[in-house]
Amino acid sequence: MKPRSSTPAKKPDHRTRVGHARSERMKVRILAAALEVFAEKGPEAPVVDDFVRAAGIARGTFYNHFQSVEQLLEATSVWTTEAAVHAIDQALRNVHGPAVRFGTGIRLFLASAEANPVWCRFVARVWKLGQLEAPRRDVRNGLKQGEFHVPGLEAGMDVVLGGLREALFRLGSGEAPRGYRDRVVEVCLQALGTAPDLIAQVLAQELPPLDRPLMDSRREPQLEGAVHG
Amino acid sequence: MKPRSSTPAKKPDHRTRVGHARSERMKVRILAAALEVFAEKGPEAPVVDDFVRAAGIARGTFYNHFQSVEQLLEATSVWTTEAAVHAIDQALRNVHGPAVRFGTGIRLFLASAEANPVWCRFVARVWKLGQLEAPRRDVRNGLKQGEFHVPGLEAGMDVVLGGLREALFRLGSGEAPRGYRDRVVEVCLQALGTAPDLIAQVLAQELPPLDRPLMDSRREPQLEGAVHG
Amino acid sequence: MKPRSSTPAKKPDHRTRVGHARSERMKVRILAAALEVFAEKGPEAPVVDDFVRAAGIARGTFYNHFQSVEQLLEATSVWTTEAAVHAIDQALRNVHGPAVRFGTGIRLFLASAEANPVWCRFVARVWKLGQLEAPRRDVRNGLKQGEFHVPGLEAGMDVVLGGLREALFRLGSGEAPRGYRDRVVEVCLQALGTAPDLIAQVLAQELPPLDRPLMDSRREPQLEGAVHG
Amino acid sequence: MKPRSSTPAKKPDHRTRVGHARSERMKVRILAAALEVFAEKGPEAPVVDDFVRAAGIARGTFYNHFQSVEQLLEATSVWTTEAAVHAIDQALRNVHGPAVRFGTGIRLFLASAEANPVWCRFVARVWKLGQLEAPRRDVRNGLKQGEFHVPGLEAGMDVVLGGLREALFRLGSGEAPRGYRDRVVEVCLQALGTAPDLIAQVLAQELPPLDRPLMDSRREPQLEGAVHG
DNA sequence: TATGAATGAGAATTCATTCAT
DNA sequence: CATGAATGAATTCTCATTCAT
Repeated sequence: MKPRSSTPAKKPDHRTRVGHARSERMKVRILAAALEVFAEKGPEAPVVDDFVRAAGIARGTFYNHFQSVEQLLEATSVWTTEAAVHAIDQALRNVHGPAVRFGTGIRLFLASAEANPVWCRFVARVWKLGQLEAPRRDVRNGLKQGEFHVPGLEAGMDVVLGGLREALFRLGSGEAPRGYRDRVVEVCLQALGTAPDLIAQVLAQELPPLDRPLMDSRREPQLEGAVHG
Repeated sequence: MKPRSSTPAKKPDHRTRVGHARSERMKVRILAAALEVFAEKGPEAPVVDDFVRAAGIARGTFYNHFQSVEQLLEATSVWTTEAAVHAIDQALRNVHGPAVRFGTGIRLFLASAEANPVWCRFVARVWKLGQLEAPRRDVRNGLKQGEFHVPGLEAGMDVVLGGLREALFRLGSGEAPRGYRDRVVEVCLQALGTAPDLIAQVLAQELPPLDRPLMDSRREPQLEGAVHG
Repeated sequence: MKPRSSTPAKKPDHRTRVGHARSERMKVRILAAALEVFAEKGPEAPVVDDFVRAAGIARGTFYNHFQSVEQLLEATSVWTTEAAVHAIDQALRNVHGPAVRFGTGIRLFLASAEANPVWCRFVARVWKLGQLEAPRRDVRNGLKQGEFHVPGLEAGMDVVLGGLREALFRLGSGEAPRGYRDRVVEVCLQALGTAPDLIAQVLAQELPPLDRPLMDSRREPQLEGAVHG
Repeated sequence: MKPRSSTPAKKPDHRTRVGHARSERMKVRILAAALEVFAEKGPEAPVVDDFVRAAGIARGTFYNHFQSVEQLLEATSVWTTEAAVHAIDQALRNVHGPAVRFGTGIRLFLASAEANPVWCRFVARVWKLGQLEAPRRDVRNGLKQGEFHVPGLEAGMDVVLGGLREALFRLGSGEAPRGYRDRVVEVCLQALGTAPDLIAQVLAQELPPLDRPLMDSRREPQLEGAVHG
């Protein structure tokens, strides 16, 4: 186990390192396939073989990386969530004011969904939106600072997040009318009791760019670091 | 179809009639069991055995009444939907004005959910809310008559219905704060751009009574007729 | 579940009774097949398919009756043990004196093994001889009454029972020389320090008959009652 | 084959020699691990991974040294057998008379088992005792010379060897009573019809020492040469 | 029509073995 | 020779469905 006589012990064994890297790539490959499968069939229906086929791997390889479909679902969820949260966070770096931040955040979110239907369907069916901290923080701040007016944080968040999920379903189905995205944003802000001019201001903003499109789904994604076993 | 206790009618063969009635009772028994099972496990996870166990019947009996889990899901969905739509329709018989009708409707809807957590969870997980016609009609009328202001019917309906589903999940989980129900109604109306005083008016109304609580879940329910062969 | 209106409630439902009987027969069929399979391959090697093939049943049928190979092993062991113990007990009904009882008991035991090689190999590979109470009781009595002389019950039992198992292996392999059976009995009694004339007496006895040969292995066996779920 | 520490011999290529020695060490490491694994789980249950884990090696390394679990079992068996047979042979170098040799031999054998429970369990579960030549020779001689009296060599050997295996199981389980070892020896000699004073003589002997404890189980063992390629 | 045992296709999981590094 | 990821055949186990009673 410890470097024997010969090698100067630079790295903890070349073969091991190579193996890890290969393994990591395979993991990402499975995750990318899983994204599509879950997006198509939802979180419960898929069977191991679906991922095996989608990823072009052997049955056993699946189990070398994930112990069950459920665990793969969780991993895919975390993988996508971390990437998206990070990307949107970055894009909002210079955006200030709770309503504007929140509004712009969900505009970016829905824009990503529009740009990538697979990702969109996955998020619609799998993500637990209620666990996202950033939007909740924005709404809480907005209430404190008087930009939002709802009779209870929970009720407000639930309606808005549930509404967003429904919107994702429509976007993912390809049946969204023109301008649907920003209309949803408008209704959401309205739900939170945002003043009309503030809403207008949000929608007038040019959308700050995301570093890269969220999940290209067949490209090595942005957050390799996030998957480190 | 509706020979209650009384007259033996014209004797269209006694055994046949008795058989039908018994069969109908068995069907309802399975539906009631299915309601609980789907509420607990969602629409995809349950297996035939779950229903067999919950209804206390034999394997084969299941297939005498339903051809598959999927069909049972559909039947249970229709069964509950018709009952609820009918009951709420009745209760709204004398309620007028789109906003008031819509607001009172969802108040009744959420009240039913609060009163029966099993039904609530079933509806949250299974119903396709978008297919309900009554609320959509109210919203359309509200827009036409200027009581609602949203930049698009679809966006408005999606947010409100998605929000309601999310609210059902919370109600079904038993973690809803006091007053949650009407707060959700308020946020929904706000989302539709309803004037504050109109919102207040909706919430001030005394809730009209439903004929009977929707689904007692372990009683023979109101809509025997709804279960078409 | 309770007898409804009609039937006079004679028996708890004809269909149920018929089902149980059929099920019981199938169970015995599987047990008989298992006896052969375990005898041939030992307790660990067999896979479910071996039993399925040997019993001529479907994969699923196996699991309708046993939850695992391990449980089947246990059931087969209990099934055979109860039958044999009961049969030998009966045969020894009128045999008295610890040494004679013990000696005659193992003569009967080895005779059954000789008569049925499959049963023999099963017993050799699977039975936990140490758990049999009857022989241990005889040995204990023999020590108390001075017919046996060993420096410790455990040591004596271990050698004799281990020796018997080894003898079963030889008998089961078909390589036992003529007269092997009673020679083993003689050595065993000698091991226990039995007096030579007492040993001679045991071997001189005519072997009392067993009610029926232990396990005909493809006949419905004697102890249906023993298998009642 | 046996180049210990000392002379570099005639330089048959340094790397080759070093390689061989290293390979031999790895082989022994696997054998030692296998001893424990087989002792714990028996000869059938273990899977390659059990050895890989126990030996702290990689999957592939296993196959560089053994072709299958079965072959490893055989190798481990031979390895342990040769060591033990050789050691006991040596210890009996100056012991004479069939009964005394045989009795002392099994005393040494059981003493080794007592001293090393892992080895004991391995031997109990894996060894084919019937194939050992030395004890069989002693018994045959004892019969010829009138020190033993059994009605057949096979019957006598079977009972004694089966009895010894059973004794190993007890010793390996840690549930042997005090003095168990020599009591088993006594019963075995009794089984062979040894005269009481001869038995007493055997048990009175001081046990000759073994060169080294059989299998230290986590030390490089005595018989490197025994592991033929 | 109700029953529940039997069936077998299919899904999950394990594991021996190979092979590029 | 050591490594460990990938492979896929073998095995376990589940479950929808059929059918004789």
